Amino acid sequence: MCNLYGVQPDLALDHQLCFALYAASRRVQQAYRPALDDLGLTYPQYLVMLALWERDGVGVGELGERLHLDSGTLSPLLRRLEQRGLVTRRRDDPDGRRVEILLTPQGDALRDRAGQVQDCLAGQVDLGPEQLGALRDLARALVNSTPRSDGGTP
Amino acid sequence: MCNLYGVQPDLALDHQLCFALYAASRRVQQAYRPALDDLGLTYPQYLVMLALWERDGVGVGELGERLHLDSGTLSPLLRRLEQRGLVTRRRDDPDGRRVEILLTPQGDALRDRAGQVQDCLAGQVDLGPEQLGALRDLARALVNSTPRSDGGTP
DNA sequence: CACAACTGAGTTGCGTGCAATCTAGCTGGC
DNA sequence: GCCAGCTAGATTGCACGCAACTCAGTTGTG
Repeated sequence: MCNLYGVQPDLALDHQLCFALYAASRRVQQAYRPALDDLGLTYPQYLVMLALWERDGVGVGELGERLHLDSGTLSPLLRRLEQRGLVTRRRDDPDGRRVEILLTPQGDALRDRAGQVQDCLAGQVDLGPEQLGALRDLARALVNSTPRSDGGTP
Repeated sequence: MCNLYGVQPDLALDHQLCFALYAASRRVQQAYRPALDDLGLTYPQYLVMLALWERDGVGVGELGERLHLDSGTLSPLLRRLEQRGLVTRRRDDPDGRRVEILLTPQGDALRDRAGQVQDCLAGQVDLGPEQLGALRDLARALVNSTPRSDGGTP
C-alpha cells in the first residue's frame, strides 16, 4: 500500500480495484444482454430509458448529468432511440438551443416489459441481495466522490 | 412508481446496481486518466500491461482469459502497444497459430513508473481503504459468478 | 496420407465514451 | 441595436467491447 521507488506496491492484476470494477461492470452488461436483446436495446440505451421513465421532457444536458454522460455520447444514442420510435426530440422551446427529449407512446409502453430485465440478473449472479445492495451503495458512493476536476500527479 | 403487472421492482435509475457499477467503473477510469496520460496509455492498455508485468510470454487467448476480453478487443490493442514499442508479437512457436506476447525492455521499464498511477486514485476517491477493499472483493465475486453462458428469460 | 473438425488470431461492423471542435442561439455591456 | 462572450447540442476522431466472420494452422479419424 506504500510505494517509494524501491517498494513495489502490489501491481498484481487481481488486487486492483480498477480491474475488479471494470470487469464487474462488463460482467453485468453481459448478464443483461439477453433480456435487452428482446427489447432491442443496448445497455446504455436501457439506462437512458430508465432515466426517461423516471422523468422525461428534459434536455440533453440534464439527462447527461443524471447519467454522467456528455452530449458526444448522448446525441448519437438519442438519434438511434428516435429512429426506433421510442423518443422524440423537440427544438421549439423558448430557448432555441435546448432540445427536449420526450417519450413516445411506444417508448412509454416499453416500460411494462422492462421489469423482466432486472429479473435476468438475479438468475445469473452468485451474490445475495445483501451483498448486491452493499456493492451498489459502495459503487454509488464512489461515483459521487470528487466529481471530474483536475487530476493528480502535478 | 408502480405499474400494473402487480409488483413493480423499482425501476428508478439510482437504485439499479447496473447503473451504479457502470458509473463507478467510468468514474475510476476518469480518476486514472491524468496519470495514464503521462504514461501514454489508455485504461485498457494499462490493464493489459498490468497483466503482462505479472506474467508475459503468453498467448492472446490466455491474456484474454485473465482480462475477460476476446481477440476482437485484444488484437488491435496489442498492435498499438507493439507500435509504441512496449510489446512484441512472435509467431514461431511449435504451434504456428499461437502468438506470444512479450514485453520489450521499454515495456518492462514502464513498470517502474506505474506505481504512481495507483496513488492517483487515493487522492480522488472519498472511500476509505476498508470500503475500497470491500468493493473490490464484491466486484471480484461478481465477475467470477456464473461465467458467460446462455442468458435468462427462457 | 487425406480430410473433416477444431482452434487461435485477426478482421469487420456497430455502438458506445470522451476529448476537441463546431454551430446556432442566447445574454450582457455599451 | 450591436457585438463579444457564453451556452446547449451536434459533429469528428480515436479507442475500446463484442458479435460475427475469415483465415491459417493443428488434430483426430479413417
